[in-house]
Amino acid sequence: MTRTPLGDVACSIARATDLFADAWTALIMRDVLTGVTRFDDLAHDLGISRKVLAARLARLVREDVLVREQYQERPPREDYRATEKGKDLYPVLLALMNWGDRWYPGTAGPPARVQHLTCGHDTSAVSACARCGDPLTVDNTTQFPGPGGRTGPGTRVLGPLLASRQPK
Amino acid sequence: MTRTPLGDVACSIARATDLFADAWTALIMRDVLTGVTRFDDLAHDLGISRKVLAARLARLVREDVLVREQYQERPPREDYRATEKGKDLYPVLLALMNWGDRWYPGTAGPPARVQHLTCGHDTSAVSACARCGDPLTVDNTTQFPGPGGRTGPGTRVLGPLLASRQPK
DNA sequence: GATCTTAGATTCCTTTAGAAAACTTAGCAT
DNA sequence: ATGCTAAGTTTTCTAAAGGAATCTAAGATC
Repeated sequence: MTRTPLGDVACSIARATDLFADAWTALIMRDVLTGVTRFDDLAHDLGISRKVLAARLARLVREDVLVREQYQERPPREDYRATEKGKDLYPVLLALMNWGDRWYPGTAGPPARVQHLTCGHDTSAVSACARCGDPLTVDNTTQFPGPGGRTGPGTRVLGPLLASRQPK
Repeated sequence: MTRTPLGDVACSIARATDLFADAWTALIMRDVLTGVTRFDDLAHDLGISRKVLAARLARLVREDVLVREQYQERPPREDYRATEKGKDLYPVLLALMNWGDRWYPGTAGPPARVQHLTCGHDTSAVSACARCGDPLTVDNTTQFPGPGGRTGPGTRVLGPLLASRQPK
């Protein structure tokens, strides 16, 4: 398919989606983070072909998102656990889940509930400002090029991140 | 490639990634939400082939994530704007951006800054509990099947969403 | 020693995504 | 009338993604 390599582009979204944006990776991470960590369990649960699953897991291990870990000694068996980098993908999954819940509601309500152990309630995730805690939306934020943006020779630039363009 | 259709599965993440999980959609949405709304601008900015761009835009319009809108009368020209459903993808982009910033930092720092107009500060997004406002992480949450989970005949079930499985 | 389990690797095959580049269409502009 | 611009279509070509099924290997179990 000769996918344009996006990992080296000056955009964190591109870097992130380069790993994350395929049909299976998000679902594998959801499973691993909720306790489905073994090869055969993942294969059955997702209905993914074993070949593709092996390829995805290998890439996630290479990228340090997952680690193989022995879960029993005899016979030696290994499963996949999320690293800190992997656990840190949880907000992305929560955001996707929220969006799916909101815009593709099933007939019977959301397919899963998230319980916040700290406060004890069923909840959902909101994207909050790290400074003031209020929700972050398209309309109350602006994006500017940061220090790592559009600099350096050979760094391809994606996205002007400009304010709305006026019609001529 | 015969991608397994995931849109009809009992999992909001699957429903969301079914639309969102390809190499370009996230980047197109980032561009549109930050003001790059015209076909040629998108094509040049992303370095995407025009054919693929047209296909993606058509799908996003079909899914009611974008709308074509006339931005000038003579000659009639149209661009793409985010619907509310499209704007609601912003938290997903912020989460991806955060993760990319954290785990694939460039040499010079993050490529983009997000300014929260409400409080005036440069900021980043945290995934906060809608109830208590504290951060939501893998370790302080549990997932349970919700009302729409694993029900109904013909509804394929993805993911047991079970608590951690013990070794035998 | 035969079979079962788990975690893959391998082989074969088809589909299609995607790049690149040229073509199209409508309305202005000169 | 000729050219320009914007927004796509169309065509050709290749690489690779994915499914399905079989094969392997190491230990366990009977």
